[in-house]
Amino acid sequence: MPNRKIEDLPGKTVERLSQYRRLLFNSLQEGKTNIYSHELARVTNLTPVQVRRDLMLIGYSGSQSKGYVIKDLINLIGKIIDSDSGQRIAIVGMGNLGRAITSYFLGKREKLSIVAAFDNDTQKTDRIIAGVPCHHINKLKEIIPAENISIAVLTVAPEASYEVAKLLFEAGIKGILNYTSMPLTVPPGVHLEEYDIVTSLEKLAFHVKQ
Amino acid sequence: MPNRKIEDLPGKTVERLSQYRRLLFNSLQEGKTNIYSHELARVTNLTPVQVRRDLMLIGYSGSQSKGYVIKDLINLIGKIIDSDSGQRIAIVGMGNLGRAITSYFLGKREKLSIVAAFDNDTQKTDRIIAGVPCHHINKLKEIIPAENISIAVLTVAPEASYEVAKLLFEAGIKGILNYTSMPLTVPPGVHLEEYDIVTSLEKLAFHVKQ
DNA sequence: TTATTATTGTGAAAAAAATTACAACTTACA
DNA sequence: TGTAAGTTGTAATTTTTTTCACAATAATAA
Repeated sequence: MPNRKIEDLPGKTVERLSQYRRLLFNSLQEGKTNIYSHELARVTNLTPVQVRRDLMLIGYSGSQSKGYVIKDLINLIGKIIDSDSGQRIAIVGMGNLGRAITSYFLGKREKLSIVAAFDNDTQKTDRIIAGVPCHHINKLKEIIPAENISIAVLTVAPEASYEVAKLLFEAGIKGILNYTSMPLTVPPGVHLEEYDIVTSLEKLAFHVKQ
Repeated sequence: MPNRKIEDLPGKTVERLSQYRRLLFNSLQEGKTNIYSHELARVTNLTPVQVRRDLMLIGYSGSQSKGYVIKDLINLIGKIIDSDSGQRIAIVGMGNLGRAITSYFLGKREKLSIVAAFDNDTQKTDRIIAGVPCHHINKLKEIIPAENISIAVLTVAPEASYEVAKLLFEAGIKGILNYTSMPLTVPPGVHLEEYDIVTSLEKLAFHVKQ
């Protein structure tokens, strides 16, 4: 493949790049400047070949003696994953999970920021929760475009999920990370990532059982 | 493959089975008794063939006219995924995320139950949080075997993750679902599932950017 | 200088997963 | 009765992802 484009990097590779970068930050903080593929592989539970292949796909070259230059690699991964201007995120549903994600995430990434939250409980709206202004959900269609929010994290109750998703589409959202137990179908042009805790636990339980 | 064994079902199939069951419960509640592969496929964003293939792998047969019998299929998936005696789970780290998962999960599955939580903050220990008794983490090695807990959900701060994981191994844990941003390496015989919210968001952001 | 060792980069093979193609069956109804 | 429509089950193929195998290169030490 002489001319593989960045935009069709394998999805798995994108996930791993994010993981690499996280670990590279750690190594940098420990004072390291260079790292070998087998070191990255050990800590990620991957194989050195897979690490090298991923880096090959993004066109990064290391040196046979010193391995990869951590700083350069972090920058390159940033160029690929991050968008120049940064992307703005909303949390929709400020229950336990919504608050957990918000406080967990806050300040973790320069180019991704949670800038708004929404809920339908007036106890929670019109104030700052976990560092983020929480609005009533009936302002969603107005605030999403006004705040230039492109990504929503959906953490509402499952019963509300379709209805709220519809609002998000109408508001012009571009990506949804769905933590609801209801799978969504999204219109063309909207990206979707789903995750369900129960499924993860059941998968793990299945393997443990064997 | 004339004799594919249940224990080496593809990982992806196991995940989808869990998903199917969730949706089958919904359909059952709506009063349906039968379902076609294309109906299951639509709501899961999969193809009908993939649904049929998954069901073929677990040896379930439907009828050409009525599709699949929801109740039977739920039971069969249960036989495959669940363990007869049930499996017991501990939440380790009762911060925002730990509490969110606990309350989200509580009572969702008959054969999987969260029976204990651990934390190192004495404000939280020796009382019931989100319906589950929370113990001090220094009792972990004693309680895990005593309570016959085989699976742990790791939701501690990243700095503590290796140390706590070590405790869990020593306590004889069989599976870990790691929500910490630090990837773990587990001893042989222990199963590991990792999930990182930031990685999911970054992956989504990458696709949105394109 | 010449082995020896350790590393990267990558073509080729293998394995895993998804899709296509279609035979076989069931029902409805002309 | 026969035929059209709609469904399941699965072999075969294609696509995607991972792993293997090894050439090329650099550093080190004999």
